[in-house]
Amino acid sequence: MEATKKTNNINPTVSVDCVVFGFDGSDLKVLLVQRDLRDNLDIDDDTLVLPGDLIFEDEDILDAASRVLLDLTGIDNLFLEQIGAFGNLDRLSKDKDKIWLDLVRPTPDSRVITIGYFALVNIKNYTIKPAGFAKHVIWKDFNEVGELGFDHNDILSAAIIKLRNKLYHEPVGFKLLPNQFPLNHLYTLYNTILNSKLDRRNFLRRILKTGFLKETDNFQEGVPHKPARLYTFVEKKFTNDNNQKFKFY
Amino acid sequence: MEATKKTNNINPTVSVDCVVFGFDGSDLKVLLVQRDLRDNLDIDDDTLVLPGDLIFEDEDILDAASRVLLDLTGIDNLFLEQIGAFGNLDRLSKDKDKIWLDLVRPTPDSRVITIGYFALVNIKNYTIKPAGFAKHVIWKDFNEVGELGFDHNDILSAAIIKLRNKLYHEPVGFKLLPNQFPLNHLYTLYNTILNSKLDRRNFLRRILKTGFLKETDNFQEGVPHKPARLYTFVEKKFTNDNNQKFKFY
DNA sequence: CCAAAAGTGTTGATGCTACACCCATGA
DNA sequence: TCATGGGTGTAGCATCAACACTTTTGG
Repeated sequence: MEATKKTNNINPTVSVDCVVFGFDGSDLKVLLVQRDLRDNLDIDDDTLVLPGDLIFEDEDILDAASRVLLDLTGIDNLFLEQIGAFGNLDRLSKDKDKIWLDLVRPTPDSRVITIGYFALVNIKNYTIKPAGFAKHVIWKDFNEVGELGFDHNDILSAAIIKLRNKLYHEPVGFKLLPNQFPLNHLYTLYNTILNSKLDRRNFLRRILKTGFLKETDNFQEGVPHKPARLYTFVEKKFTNDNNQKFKFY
Repeated sequence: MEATKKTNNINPTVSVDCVVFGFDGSDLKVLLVQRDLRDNLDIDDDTLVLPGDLIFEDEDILDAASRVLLDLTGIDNLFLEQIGAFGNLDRLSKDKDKIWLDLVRPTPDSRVITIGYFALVNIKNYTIKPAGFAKHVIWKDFNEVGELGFDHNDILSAAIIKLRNKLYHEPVGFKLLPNQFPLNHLYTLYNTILNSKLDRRNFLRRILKTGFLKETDNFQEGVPHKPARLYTFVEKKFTNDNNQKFKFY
Protein backbone atom coordinates (compact mmCIF):
# COMPACT_ATOMS: atom_id res chain seq x y z
CA MET A 1 0.00 0.00 0.00
CA GLU A 2 2.67 2.35 1.08
CA ALA A 3 4.88 3.92 -1.54
CA THR A 4 8.57 3.21 -1.42
CA LYS A 5 10.29 5.37 1.12
CA LYS A 6 13.32 7.21 -0.18
CA THR A 7 16.07 6.82 2.33
CA ASN A 8 19.16 7.44 0.27
CA ASN A 9 21.16 5.22 2.53
CA ILE A 10 23.75 3.34 0.62
CA ASN A 11 23.70 -0.43 0.58
CA PRO A 12 27.32 -1.27 1.38
CA THR A 13 27.10 -4.83 0.10
CA VAL A 14 25.85 -4.42 -3.46
CA SER A 15 27.35 -2.42 -6.29
CA VAL A 16 26.96 -2.07 -10.03
CA ASP A 17 29.64 -1.90 -12.69
CA CYS A 18 29.14 -0.95 -16.31
CA VAL A 19 30.93 -2.13 -19.41
CA VAL A 20 30.31 0.43 -22.14
CA PHE A 21 31.57 -0.54 -25.56
CA GLY A 22 32.28 1.88 -28.36
CA PHE A 23 33.73 1.60 -31.84
CA ASP A 24 35.89 4.23 -33.49
CA GLY A 25 35.85 2.87 -37.02
CA SER A 26 38.67 0.43 -36.56
CA ASP A 27 38.95 -0.60 -32.93
CA LEU A 28 36.63 -1.70 -30.19
CA LYS A 29 36.82 0.59 -27.18
CA VAL A 30 35.79 0.27 -23.56
CA LEU A 31 34.91 3.08 -21.25
CA LEU A 32 37.16 3.07 -18.20
CA VAL A 33 37.62 5.46 -15.33
CA GLN A 34 40.33 6.25 -12.88
CA ARG A 35 39.22 5.71 -9.36
CA ASP A 36 37.05 8.29 -7.73
CA LEU A 37 38.66 10.97 -5.58
CA ARG A 38 42.06 10.12 -6.95
CA ASP A 39 43.20 13.73 -6.92
CA ASN A 40 42.18 14.33 -3.35
CA LEU A 41 43.86 11.30 -1.89
CA ASP A 42 47.53 11.14 -1.24
CA ILE A 43 48.03 7.84 -3.02
CA ASP A 44 49.73 6.82 -6.19
CA ASP A 45 47.03 4.84 -7.88
CA ASP A 46 46.44 5.05 -11.60
CA THR A 47 44.51 1.81 -11.71
CA LEU A 48 41.68 1.82 -14.20
CA VAL A 49 38.30 0.39 -13.35
CA LEU A 50 34.90 0.05 -14.89
CA PRO A 51 32.50 2.83 -14.00
CA GLY A 52 30.59 1.63 -10.99
CA ASP A 53 29.37 2.40 -7.52
CA LEU A 54 27.53 1.05 -4.53
CA ILE A 55 23.79 1.17 -4.87
CA PHE A 56 21.33 2.92 -2.62
CA GLU A 57 19.05 0.91 -0.40
CA ASP A 58 15.94 1.94 -2.24
CA GLU A 59 17.37 2.13 -5.72
CA ASP A 60 16.60 -0.27 -8.51
CA ILE A 61 19.80 -1.96 -9.67
CA LEU A 62 19.35 -0.91 -13.26
CA ASP A 63 18.69 2.66 -12.13
CA ALA A 64 21.90 2.53 -10.15
CA ALA A 65 23.82 1.57 -13.25
CA SER A 66 22.24 4.43 -15.18
CA ARG A 67 23.05 6.85 -12.40
CA VAL A 68 26.67 5.77 -12.35
CA LEU A 69 27.06 6.35 -16.05
CA LEU A 70 25.36 9.69 -15.86
CA ASP A 71 27.43 10.86 -12.90
CA LEU A 72 30.76 9.66 -14.11
CA THR A 73 30.49 10.18 -17.82
CA GLY A 74 27.48 12.31 -18.61
CA ILE A 75 26.04 9.47 -20.62
CA ASP A 76 22.32 9.37 -20.08
CA ASN A 77 19.48 7.16 -21.04
CA LEU A 78 21.45 4.25 -22.31
CA PHE A 79 20.15 0.81 -23.01
CA LEU A 80 21.80 -1.33 -20.37
CA GLU A 81 21.63 -5.08 -20.19
CA GLN A 82 22.60 -7.18 -17.24
CA ILE A 83 25.65 -9.41 -17.50
CA GLY A 84 25.30 -11.09 -14.17
CA ALA A 85 26.36 -11.01 -10.55
CA PHE A 86 29.98 -11.23 -9.50
CA GLY A 87 30.56 -12.17 -5.92
CA ASN A 88 33.88 -13.93 -5.45
CA LEU A 89 35.07 -13.57 -1.89
CA ASP A 90 38.43 -12.24 -3.00
CA ARG A 91 37.18 -9.79 -5.57
CA LEU A 92 38.23 -6.75 -3.56
CA SER A 93 41.41 -8.13 -2.08
CA LYS A 94 44.20 -6.82 -4.29
CA ASP A 95 46.52 -4.54 -2.32
CA LYS A 96 45.78 -1.41 -4.28
CA ASP A 97 42.09 -2.09 -4.13
CA LYS A 98 42.20 -2.39 -0.36
CA ILE A 99 44.13 0.83 0.04
CA TRP A 100 41.59 2.70 -2.03
CA LEU A 101 38.65 1.11 -0.25
CA ASP A 102 40.12 1.98 3.12
CA LEU A 103 40.33 5.59 2.08
CA VAL A 104 36.96 6.13 0.49
CA ARG A 105 34.50 3.61 1.86
CA PRO A 106 32.75 3.91 5.21
CA THR A 107 32.91 0.13 5.59
CA PRO A 108 35.99 -0.84 3.57
CA ASP A 109 36.01 -4.49 4.63
CA SER A 110 32.42 -5.09 3.70
CA ARG A 111 31.92 -7.96 1.35
CA VAL A 112 30.47 -6.53 -1.84
CA ILE A 113 28.65 -8.32 -4.60
CA THR A 114 28.49 -6.44 -7.86
CA ILE A 115 26.04 -6.63 -10.71
CA GLY A 116 27.56 -6.09 -14.13
CA TYR A 117 25.80 -4.27 -16.95
CA PHE A 118 26.82 -3.66 -20.48
CA ALA A 119 25.92 -1.15 -23.16
CA LEU A 120 26.78 -0.26 -26.72
CA VAL A 121 27.15 3.34 -27.82
CA ASN A 122 28.11 5.31 -30.83
CA ILE A 123 31.38 6.69 -29.62
CA LYS A 124 30.95 9.98 -31.43
CA ASN A 125 27.83 10.82 -29.45
CA TYR A 126 29.76 10.69 -26.23
CA THR A 127 33.00 12.49 -26.76
CA ILE A 128 34.68 12.47 -23.40
CA LYS A 129 35.46 15.95 -22.32
CA PRO A 130 38.78 16.35 -20.53
CA ALA A 131 37.18 18.36 -17.75
CA GLY A 132 34.17 18.24 -15.50
CA PHE A 133 32.43 15.02 -14.67
CA ALA A 134 34.49 13.20 -17.25
CA LYS A 135 37.85 14.19 -15.89
CA HIS A 136 39.00 10.68 -15.32
CA VAL A 137 37.15 8.88 -18.03
CA ILE A 138 38.83 7.39 -21.08
CA TRP A 139 38.04 5.21 -24.02
CA LYS A 140 40.54 2.37 -23.98
CA ASP A 141 41.26 0.00 -26.81
CA PHE A 142 39.73 -3.30 -25.88
CA ASN A 143 42.89 -5.15 -26.82
CA GLU A 144 45.04 -2.84 -24.77
CA VAL A 145 43.14 -3.06 -21.53
CA GLY A 146 45.64 -4.14 -18.92
CA GLU A 147 44.96 -5.24 -15.39
CA LEU A 148 41.96 -3.43 -14.04
CA GLY A 149 41.09 -2.91 -10.41
CA PHE A 150 38.95 -5.36 -8.43
CA ASP A 151 37.62 -8.22 -10.54
CA HIS A 152 36.82 -5.96 -13.43
CA ASN A 153 38.76 -8.00 -15.95
CA ASP A 154 36.37 -10.84 -15.20
CA ILE A 155 33.38 -8.62 -15.77
CA LEU A 156 34.88 -7.37 -18.99
CA SER A 157 35.46 -10.93 -20.20
CA ALA A 158 31.87 -11.80 -19.52
CA ALA A 159 30.80 -8.69 -21.37
CA ILE A 160 32.79 -9.39 -24.51
CA ILE A 161 31.36 -12.90 -24.67
CA LYS A 162 27.89 -11.46 -24.40
CA LEU A 163 28.65 -8.92 -27.07
CA ARG A 164 29.90 -11.56 -29.49
CA ASN A 165 26.83 -13.66 -28.91
CA LYS A 166 24.55 -10.73 -29.49
CA LEU A 167 26.34 -9.77 -32.65
CA TYR A 168 25.51 -13.17 -34.07
CA HIS A 169 21.87 -13.20 -33.17
CA GLU A 170 20.60 -9.67 -32.89
CA PRO A 171 20.84 -6.47 -34.88
CA VAL A 172 23.06 -4.62 -32.44
CA GLY A 173 26.08 -3.64 -34.48
CA PHE A 174 24.35 -0.44 -35.50
CA LYS A 175 24.36 0.80 -31.94
CA LEU A 176 28.10 1.18 -32.18
CA LEU A 177 27.92 3.27 -35.34
CA PRO A 178 26.63 6.72 -36.27
CA ASN A 179 23.17 7.09 -37.73
CA GLN A 180 24.52 6.81 -41.23
CA PHE A 181 27.51 4.70 -42.05
CA PRO A 182 29.17 2.94 -44.97
CA LEU A 183 28.76 -0.80 -45.07
CA ASN A 184 32.45 -1.39 -44.68
CA HIS A 185 32.39 0.16 -41.25
CA LEU A 186 29.87 -2.42 -40.23
CA TYR A 187 32.00 -5.08 -41.85
CA THR A 188 35.09 -3.93 -40.00
CA LEU A 189 33.12 -3.83 -36.79
CA TYR A 190 32.07 -7.44 -37.14
CA ASN A 191 35.57 -8.57 -37.98
CA THR A 192 37.05 -6.64 -35.10
CA ILE A 193 34.66 -7.83 -32.47
CA LEU A 194 34.49 -11.39 -33.67
CA ASN A 195 38.22 -11.64 -34.35
CA SER A 196 37.50 -13.01 -37.76
CA LYS A 197 37.93 -12.30 -41.42
CA LEU A 198 34.52 -12.76 -42.87
CA ASP A 199 34.21 -12.88 -46.62
CA ARG A 200 33.33 -9.35 -47.62
CA ARG A 201 30.91 -10.10 -50.42
CA ASN A 202 29.10 -12.76 -48.47
CA PHE A 203 28.87 -10.50 -45.45
CA LEU A 204 27.39 -7.62 -47.41
CA ARG A 205 24.89 -9.82 -49.16
CA ARG A 206 23.72 -11.39 -45.94
CA ILE A 207 23.55 -8.24 -43.90
CA LEU A 208 21.47 -6.56 -46.60
CA LYS A 209 19.17 -9.53 -46.82
CA THR A 210 18.21 -9.15 -43.16
CA GLY A 211 16.25 -6.05 -44.10
CA PHE A 212 17.65 -4.03 -41.24
CA LEU A 213 19.60 -1.72 -43.54
CA LYS A 214 18.29 0.96 -45.83
CA GLU A 215 20.42 2.82 -48.30
CA THR A 216 20.45 6.59 -48.20
CA ASP A 217 21.32 9.09 -50.92
CA ASN A 218 24.37 10.20 -48.99
CA PHE A 219 27.96 9.27 -49.47
CA GLN A 220 31.15 9.46 -47.50
CA GLU A 221 32.96 12.78 -47.69
CA GLY A 222 36.59 13.67 -47.34
CA VAL A 223 37.93 10.22 -48.03
CA PRO A 224 40.88 9.76 -50.41
CA HIS A 225 39.10 7.19 -52.50
CA LYS A 226 35.75 6.46 -53.98
CA PRO A 227 33.19 7.50 -51.37
CA ALA A 228 30.95 4.72 -50.20
CA ARG A 229 27.21 4.97 -50.00
CA LEU A 230 25.88 5.51 -46.49
CA TYR A 231 23.28 3.21 -45.02
CA THR A 232 20.99 3.60 -42.07
CA PHE A 233 19.48 1.17 -39.63
CA VAL A 234 15.82 0.32 -40.04
CA GLU A 235 13.96 -0.17 -36.80
CA LYS A 236 11.89 -3.28 -37.18
CA LYS A 237 10.10 -5.32 -34.64
CA PHE A 238 12.63 -7.86 -33.52
CA THR A 239 11.73 -10.58 -31.10
CA ASN A 240 14.33 -12.67 -29.42
CA ASP A 241 11.94 -15.55 -29.66
CA ASN A 242 13.49 -16.71 -32.86
CA ASN A 243 16.86 -15.73 -31.54
CA GLN A 244 18.27 -19.14 -31.97
CA LYS A 245 17.04 -19.81 -35.42
CA PHE A 246 18.02 -16.42 -36.66
CA LYS A 247 21.60 -15.94 -37.66
CA PHE A 248 22.09 -12.29 -37.94
CA TYR A 249 25.47 -11.75 -39.41
CA MET B 1 47.86 -13.06 3.25
CA GLU B 2 45.24 -13.83 5.82
CA ALA B 3 42.84 -16.63 5.10
CA THR B 4 39.18 -15.82 4.93
CA LYS B 5 37.64 -15.58 8.34
CA LYS B 6 34.54 -17.64 8.81
CA THR B 7 31.98 -15.54 10.55
CA ASN B 8 28.76 -17.30 9.65
CA ASN B 9 26.87 -14.07 9.90
CA ILE B 10 24.13 -13.93 7.37
CA ASN B 11 24.10 -11.21 4.78
CA PRO B 12 20.51 -9.97 5.01
CA THR B 13 20.57 -8.24 1.64
CA VAL B 14 21.61 -11.00 -0.75
CA SER B 15 20.01 -14.35 -1.38
CA VAL B 16 20.21 -17.15 -3.89
CA ASP B 17 17.38 -19.03 -5.57
CA CYS B 18 17.70 -22.20 -7.61
CA VAL B 19 15.73 -23.42 -10.57
CA VAL B 20 16.26 -27.15 -10.87
CA PHE B 21 14.80 -28.74 -13.95
CA GLY B 22 14.02 -32.41 -14.30
CA PHE B 23 12.38 -34.55 -16.97
CA ASP B 24 10.21 -37.54 -16.25
CA GLY B 25 10.02 -38.96 -19.76
CA SER B 26 7.17 -36.83 -20.91
CA ASP B 27 7.05 -33.58 -18.95
CA LEU B 28 9.48 -30.94 -17.84
CA LYS B 29 9.50 -30.58 -14.07
CA VAL B 30 10.71 -27.89 -11.71
CA LEU B 31 11.79 -28.40 -8.15
CA LEU B 32 9.71 -26.27 -5.81
CA VAL B 33 9.46 -26.04 -2.06
CA GLN B 34 6.91 -24.92 0.43
CA ARG B 35 8.18 -22.14 2.57
CA ASP B 36 10.49 -22.95 5.39
CA LEU B 37 9.07 -23.40 8.88
CA ARG B 38 5.61 -23.65 7.46
CA ASP B 39 4.53 -26.24 10.01
CA ASN B 40 5.76 -24.27 12.97
CA LEU B 41 4.09 -21.04 12.08
CA ASP B 42 0.46 -20.42 12.64
CA ILE B 43 -0.19 -19.20 9.14
CA ASP B 44 -2.10 -20.57 6.23
CA ASP B 45 0.45 -20.34 3.48
CA ASP B 46 0.84 -23.03 0.88
CA THR B 47 2.69 -20.78 -1.51
CA LEU B 48 5.38 -22.54 -3.47
CA VAL B 49 8.77 -20.96 -4.02
CA LEU B 50 12.06 -21.86 -5.56
CA PRO B 51 14.58 -23.34 -3.15
CA GLY B 52 16.61 -20.43 -1.86
CA ASP B 53 18.03 -18.66 1.14
CA LEU B 54 20.00 -15.69 2.29
CA ILE B 55 23.74 -16.08 1.90
CA PHE B 56 26.35 -15.88 4.61
CA GLU B 57 28.72 -12.96 4.73
CA ASP B 58 31.75 -15.04 3.89
CA GLU B 59 30.11 -17.51 1.58
CA ASP B 60 30.67 -17.67 -2.14
CA ILE B 61 27.37 -17.15 -3.97
CA LEU B 62 27.65 -20.37 -5.90
CA ASP B 63 28.44 -22.23 -2.70
CA ALA B 64 25.37 -20.72 -1.15
CA ALA B 65 23.25 -22.06 -3.97
CA SER B 66 24.78 -25.52 -3.51
CA ARG B 67 24.18 -25.38 0.21
CA VAL B 68 20.55 -24.48 -0.28
CA LEU B 69 19.98 -27.40 -2.57
CA LEU B 70 21.77 -29.77 -0.26
CA ASP B 71 19.91 -28.56 2.81
CA LEU B 72 16.48 -28.42 1.30
CA THR B 73 16.54 -31.33 -1.05
CA GLY B 74 19.57 -33.51 -0.37
CA ILE B 75 20.83 -32.83 -3.86
CA ASP B 76 24.58 -32.44 -3.73
CA ASN B 77 27.31 -31.56 -6.11
CA LEU B 78 25.20 -30.23 -8.88
CA PHE B 79 26.39 -28.20 -11.82
CA LEU B 80 24.81 -24.83 -11.26
CA GLU B 81 24.91 -21.96 -13.66
CA GLN B 82 24.03 -18.40 -12.87
CA ILE B 83 20.92 -16.89 -14.41
CA GLY B 84 21.42 -13.38 -13.15
CA ALA B 85 20.56 -10.98 -10.38
CA PHE B 86 17.00 -10.04 -9.56
CA GLY B 87 16.60 -6.89 -7.56
CA ASN B 88 13.28 -5.21 -8.23
CA LEU B 89 12.31 -3.02 -5.33
CA ASP B 90 8.93 -4.68 -5.06
CA ARG B 91 10.09 -8.25 -5.34
CA LEU B 92 9.20 -9.08 -1.73
CA SER B 93 6.08 -7.03 -1.43
CA LYS B 94 3.20 -9.43 -1.99
CA ASP B 95 1.06 -9.68 1.12
CA LYS B 96 1.74 -13.34 1.79
CA ASP B 97 5.44 -12.80 1.24
CA LYS B 98 5.51 -10.02 3.80
CA ILE B 99 3.68 -12.08 6.38
CA TRP B 100 6.16 -14.89 6.02
CA LEU B 101 9.17 -12.58 6.07
CA ASP B 102 7.89 -10.90 9.22
CA LEU B 103 7.70 -14.25 10.94
CA VAL B 104 11.02 -15.77 9.94
CA ARG B 105 13.48 -13.03 9.08
CA PRO B 106 15.40 -10.99 11.63
CA THR B 107 15.15 -7.98 9.34
CA PRO B 108 11.97 -8.60 7.38
CA ASP B 109 11.92 -5.23 5.68
CA SER B 110 15.44 -5.48 4.37
CA ARG B 111 15.75 -4.98 0.67
CA VAL B 112 17.05 -8.25 -0.75
CA ILE B 113 18.67 -8.85 -4.09
CA THR B 114 18.68 -12.44 -5.20
CA ILE B 115 20.97 -14.30 -7.55
CA GLY B 116 19.28 -16.99 -9.59
CA TYR B 117 20.92 -20.28 -10.52
CA PHE B 118 19.74 -23.12 -12.62
CA ALA B 119 20.56 -26.78 -12.94
CA LEU B 120 19.52 -29.84 -14.89
CA VAL B 121 19.18 -33.20 -13.22
CA ASN B 122 18.12 -36.69 -14.03
CA ILE B 123 14.96 -36.79 -12.03
CA LYS B 124 15.38 -40.45 -11.12
CA ASN B 125 18.62 -39.76 -9.28
CA TYR B 126 16.84 -37.45 -6.92
CA THR B 127 13.63 -39.07 -5.89
CA ILE B 128 12.11 -36.75 -3.37
CA LYS B 129 11.44 -38.54 -0.15
CA PRO B 130 8.27 -37.51 1.60
CA ALA B 131 10.06 -37.14 4.92
CA GLY B 132 13.18 -35.54 6.32
CA PHE B 133 14.85 -32.61 4.70
CA ALA B 134 12.71 -33.03 1.66
CA LYS B 135 9.41 -32.83 3.46
CA HIS B 136 8.19 -29.84 1.57
CA VAL B 137 9.87 -30.41 -1.74
CA ILE B 138 7.99 -31.35 -4.87
CA TRP B 139 8.56 -31.76 -8.57
CA LYS B 140 6.00 -29.61 -10.32
CA ASP B 141 5.07 -29.79 -13.96
CA PHE B 142 6.59 -26.78 -15.61
CA ASN B 143 3.35 -26.00 -17.38
CA GLU B 144 1.36 -26.26 -14.18
CA VAL B 145 3.39 -23.92 -12.07
CA GLY B 146 1.02 -21.31 -10.76
CA GLU B 147 1.86 -18.11 -8.96
CA LEU B 148 4.99 -18.58 -6.91
CA GLY B 149 6.08 -16.48 -3.97
CA PHE B 150 8.25 -13.41 -4.30
CA ASP B 151 9.41 -12.76 -7.86
CA HIS B 152 10.08 -16.40 -8.48
CA ASN B 153 7.97 -16.58 -11.59
CA ASP B 154 10.33 -14.04 -13.13
CA ILE B 155 13.34 -16.12 -12.19
CA LEU B 156 11.69 -19.20 -13.60
CA SER B 157 10.95 -17.40 -16.87
CA ALA B 158 14.56 -16.37 -17.19
CA ALA B 159 15.60 -19.94 -16.47
CA ILE B 160 13.42 -21.52 -19.13
CA ILE B 161 14.73 -19.10 -21.71
CA LYS B 162 18.25 -20.01 -20.75
CA LEU B 163 17.43 -23.69 -20.91
CA ARG B 164 15.97 -23.38 -24.40
CA ASN B 165 19.02 -21.51 -25.61
CA LYS B 166 21.34 -24.08 -24.16
CA LEU B 167 19.41 -26.90 -25.71
CA TYR B 168 20.09 -25.39 -29.11
CA HIS B 169 23.78 -24.81 -28.67
CA GLU B 170 25.16 -27.24 -26.16
CA PRO B 171 24.87 -30.93 -25.41
CA VAL B 172 22.83 -30.60 -22.24
CA GLY B 173 19.74 -32.64 -22.91
CA PHE B 174 21.50 -35.72 -21.55
CA LYS B 175 21.72 -34.21 -18.12
CA LEU B 176 17.99 -34.58 -17.82
CA LEU B 177 18.06 -38.26 -18.72
CA PRO B 178 19.40 -41.43 -17.13
CA ASN B 179 22.80 -42.73 -18.15
CA GLN B 180 21.25 -44.88 -20.81
CA PHE B 181 18.17 -43.86 -22.67
CA PRO B 182 16.31 -44.56 -25.89
CA LEU B 183 16.60 -41.89 -28.53
CA ASN B 184 12.94 -41.14 -28.43
CA HIS B 185 13.20 -39.93 -24.86
CA LEU B 186 15.70 -37.38 -26.04
CA TYR B 187 13.41 -36.52 -28.91
CA THR B 188 10.45 -36.05 -26.61
CA LEU B 189 12.60 -33.95 -24.30
CA TYR B 190 13.52 -31.56 -27.09
CA ASN B 191 9.96 -31.27 -28.28
CA THR B 192 8.67 -30.70 -24.78
CA ILE B 193 11.18 -28.06 -23.80
CA LEU B 194 11.19 -26.27 -27.11
CA ASN B 195 7.44 -26.51 -27.56
CA SER B 196 7.93 -27.86 -31.02
CA LYS B 197 7.31 -30.87 -33.19
CA LEU B 198 10.64 -31.57 -34.76
CA ASP B 199 10.74 -34.04 -37.60
CA ARG B 200 11.65 -37.31 -35.96
CA ARG B 201 13.93 -38.72 -38.63
CA ASN B 202 15.76 -35.48 -39.14
CA PHE B 203 16.20 -35.07 -35.43
CA LEU B 204 17.65 -38.52 -34.96
CA ARG B 205 20.00 -38.14 -37.88
CA ARG B 206 21.29 -34.83 -36.67
CA ILE B 207 21.65 -35.74 -33.05
CA LEU B 208 23.63 -38.84 -33.99
CA LYS B 209 25.84 -36.84 -36.32
CA THR B 210 26.99 -34.66 -33.45
CA GLY B 211 28.99 -37.58 -32.13
CA PHE B 212 27.80 -37.09 -28.60
CA LEU B 213 25.79 -40.29 -28.60
CA LYS B 214 27.05 -43.84 -28.51
CA GLU B 215 24.83 -46.85 -28.94
CA THR B 216 24.94 -49.54 -26.28
CA ASP B 217 23.98 -53.20 -26.51
CA ASN B 218 21.11 -52.66 -24.15
CA PHE B 219 17.45 -52.26 -24.93
CA GLN B 220 14.40 -51.01 -23.17
CA GLU B 221 12.68 -53.53 -20.92
CA GLY B 222 9.12 -53.87 -19.83
CA VAL B 223 7.62 -51.82 -22.63
CA PRO B 224 4.56 -53.10 -24.48
CA HIS B 225 6.15 -52.69 -27.87
CA LYS B 226 9.42 -53.22 -29.67
CA PRO B 227 12.12 -52.23 -27.16
CA ALA B 228 14.30 -49.41 -28.34
CA ARG B 229 18.06 -49.49 -28.28
CA LEU B 230 19.58 -47.51 -25.43
CA TYR B 231 22.19 -44.85 -26.08
CA THR B 232 24.64 -43.17 -23.82
CA PHE B 233 26.21 -39.76 -23.77
CA VAL B 234 29.82 -39.47 -24.87
CA GLU B 235 31.83 -36.95 -22.92
CA LYS B 236 33.82 -34.97 -25.43
CA LYS B 237 35.64 -31.76 -25.05
CA PHE B 238 33.10 -29.12 -25.80
CA THR B 239 34.05 -25.49 -25.92
CA ASN B 240 31.46 -22.79 -25.99
CA ASP B 241 33.76 -20.87 -28.28
CA ASN B 242 32.03 -22.20 -31.32
CA ASN B 243 28.77 -21.94 -29.48
CA GLN B 244 27.25 -19.74 -32.05
CA LYS B 245 28.28 -21.61 -35.12
CA PHE B 246 27.32 -24.91 -33.65
CA LYS B 247 23.72 -25.89 -33.85
CA PHE B 248 23.33 -28.75 -31.54
CA TYR B 249 19.89 -30.12 -32.06
C1' DC C 1 48.00 8.12 -63.80
C1' DC C 2 48.18 6.08 -59.42
C1' DA C 3 46.48 4.45 -55.02
C1' DA C 4 42.72 2.97 -52.46
C1' DA C 5 38.66 1.22 -51.51
C1' DA C 6 33.82 0.45 -53.67
C1' DG C 7 30.98 -2.40 -55.88
C1' DT C 8 29.41 -6.54 -57.95
C1' DG C 9 27.87 -12.75 -59.60
C1' DT C 10 28.50 -17.38 -60.15
C1' DT C 11 29.40 -22.09 -59.18
C1' DG C 12 29.87 -26.20 -56.68
C1' DA C 13 29.17 -28.31 -52.34
C1' DT C 14 26.68 -28.88 -48.37
C1' DG C 15 22.86 -29.03 -45.48
C1' DC C 16 18.03 -28.80 -44.78
C1' DT C 17 13.16 -30.13 -45.17
C1' DA C 18 9.54 -32.96 -46.23
C1' DC C 19 7.78 -37.22 -46.44
C1' DA C 20 5.77 -43.05 -45.51
C1' DC C 21 6.37 -47.68 -44.93
C1' DC C 22 7.77 -52.07 -42.84
C1' DC C 23 9.47 -54.29 -38.56
C1' DA C 24 9.85 -56.19 -33.99
C1' DT C 25 7.91 -56.94 -29.83
C1' DG C 26 4.56 -57.72 -25.95
C1' DA C 27 0.02 -58.51 -24.87
C1' DT D 1 -3.32 -60.91 -34.50
C1' DC D 2 -3.18 -56.55 -33.04
C1' DA D 3 -1.43 -52.33 -31.19
C1' DT D 4 2.44 -49.67 -30.38
C1' DG D 5 6.26 -47.40 -31.17
C1' DG D 6 11.06 -48.58 -33.56
C1' DG D 7 13.73 -48.05 -37.28
C1' DT D 8 15.02 -46.52 -41.78
C1' DG D 9 16.28 -43.35 -47.16
C1' DT D 10 15.72 -40.06 -50.71
C1' DA D 11 14.97 -36.18 -53.66
C1' DG D 12 14.37 -31.45 -54.33
C1' DC D 13 15.47 -27.11 -52.49
C1' DA D 14 17.94 -23.57 -50.10
C1' DT D 15 21.92 -21.91 -48.20
C1' DC D 16 26.78 -21.38 -47.80
C1' DA D 17 31.64 -20.82 -48.97
C1' DA D 18 35.00 -19.66 -52.14
C1' DC D 19 36.60 -16.75 -55.33
C1' DA D 20 38.68 -11.68 -58.69
C1' DC D 21 38.01 -8.09 -61.52
C1' DT D 22 36.31 -3.50 -62.85
C1' DT D 23 34.91 1.13 -61.33
C1' DT D 24 35.14 5.45 -59.12
C1' DT D 25 37.17 8.93 -56.80
C1' DG D 26 40.91 12.00 -54.68
C1' DG D 27 45.40 13.33 -54.87
